[in-house]
Amino acid sequence: MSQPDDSYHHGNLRSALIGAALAALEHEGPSALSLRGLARAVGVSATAVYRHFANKDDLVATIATEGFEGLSQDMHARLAQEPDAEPMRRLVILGEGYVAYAVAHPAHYRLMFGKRMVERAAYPALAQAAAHSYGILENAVADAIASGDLPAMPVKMLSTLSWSLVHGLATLSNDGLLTDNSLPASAVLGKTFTQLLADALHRLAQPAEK
Amino acid sequence: MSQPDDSYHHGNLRSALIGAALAALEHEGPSALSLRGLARAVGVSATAVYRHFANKDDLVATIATEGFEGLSQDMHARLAQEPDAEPMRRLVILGEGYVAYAVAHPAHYRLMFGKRMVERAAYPALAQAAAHSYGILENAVADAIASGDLPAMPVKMLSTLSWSLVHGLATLSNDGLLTDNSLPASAVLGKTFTQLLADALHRLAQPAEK
DNA sequence: AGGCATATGTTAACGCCGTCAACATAATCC
DNA sequence: GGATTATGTTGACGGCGTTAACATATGCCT
Repeated sequence: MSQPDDSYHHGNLRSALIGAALAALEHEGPSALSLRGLARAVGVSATAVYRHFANKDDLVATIATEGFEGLSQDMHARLAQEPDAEPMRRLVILGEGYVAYAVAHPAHYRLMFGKRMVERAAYPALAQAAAHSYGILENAVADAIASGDLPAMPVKMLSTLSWSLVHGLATLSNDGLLTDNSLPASAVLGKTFTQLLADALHRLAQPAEK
Repeated sequence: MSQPDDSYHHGNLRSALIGAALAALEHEGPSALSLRGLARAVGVSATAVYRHFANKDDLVATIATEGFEGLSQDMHARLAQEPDAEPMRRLVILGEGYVAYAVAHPAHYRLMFGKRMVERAAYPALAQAAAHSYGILENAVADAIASGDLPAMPVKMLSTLSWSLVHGLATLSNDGLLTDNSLPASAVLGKTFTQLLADALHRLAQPAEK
């Protein structure tokens, strides 16, 4: 999309700023993100940022959008690795992948969910990227319902249930609240929980074959 | 605990500040919380705050601690309303109550989970209050495992699973990401999801009576 | 009661931040 | 080649968290 080569004044400032922001996010955390700091890191004056982003929210929204796009790509790639997977297997792949992505990019993930709906509505690209990521999950849930592997409940209901589980796990892990030594790594928990929920709901979908 | 009457200089500044902070949180959101703003709202000079809180993090930690204490009280109160509830019923009460509390105090809830583990470790009262809230859940899960209503898995595992689900739901709801019109209110979702997970796990705990 | 230590609050100042206005310079287009 | 546009700079404003130095009230000790 954006050509990453430098050609004019000071190089491609826009992508340089995004890169610096991502680096700062992973190293310092989201609260340490400042436009002035980014400009300093890139070796440019503070107000130069405003030639490429309307304001700080715009920058944050851009980075969050990229986060959702990366998440979607990651999900598609994981699904593509098992092209013949059954609906329930695909659900487990998605849940495991979601948590893995979140814990691999904790600050980025936090940024993706750190803003309110109102702000999201002000950035259509962000809203669309988030909706696309969610759509991947919803499709998989719909397939699993259609195949009878999940209970015959509203798609949105079961999708939201699944999303809540993996999002909650990802958030708790990234916030450092799952430090108990008896617990496995969060990426493993992502797989375990997803598989467990899938099994449990699958059992619930069977007609109580007594 | 803290006597709310005024007696000396300017009244009980500490609790006045906490009150103003809670009001600002609900009305303006967590990002609008500023020490100078609080001081202004209470009618005191900016630096007076530092006679009662070491810094902004200290204020935030105090408020977060109160949030966890309120959550624990709420949970206990709900449980006390059905003293004879079975283990699984108590789990559902807790899950429903957790989400209800979170959506009733969105900004406060966000503050409770907005800080990192490192900061949490620096505020023992906060860590303890959070641990106590979690302990209520863990006890209920342990009882349900002991009674055979939940699968015989590690307590921490199933507790974390349950926590992830309700925390994820609460977070998504508070961040305005569950706006689909076909979905019921988040408080209702809290009950539905908790009940569904309980039923599914309960079924999984039964020895596949074919 | 008097006096002193302590608790509480104030003013002034520092450096950081996001953002705007005005100005400068490079790239591009007719 | 000159005008238009894109990009970057300097300077300034108000707001923020925080510190230092100073002021005043409270309450304890003898």
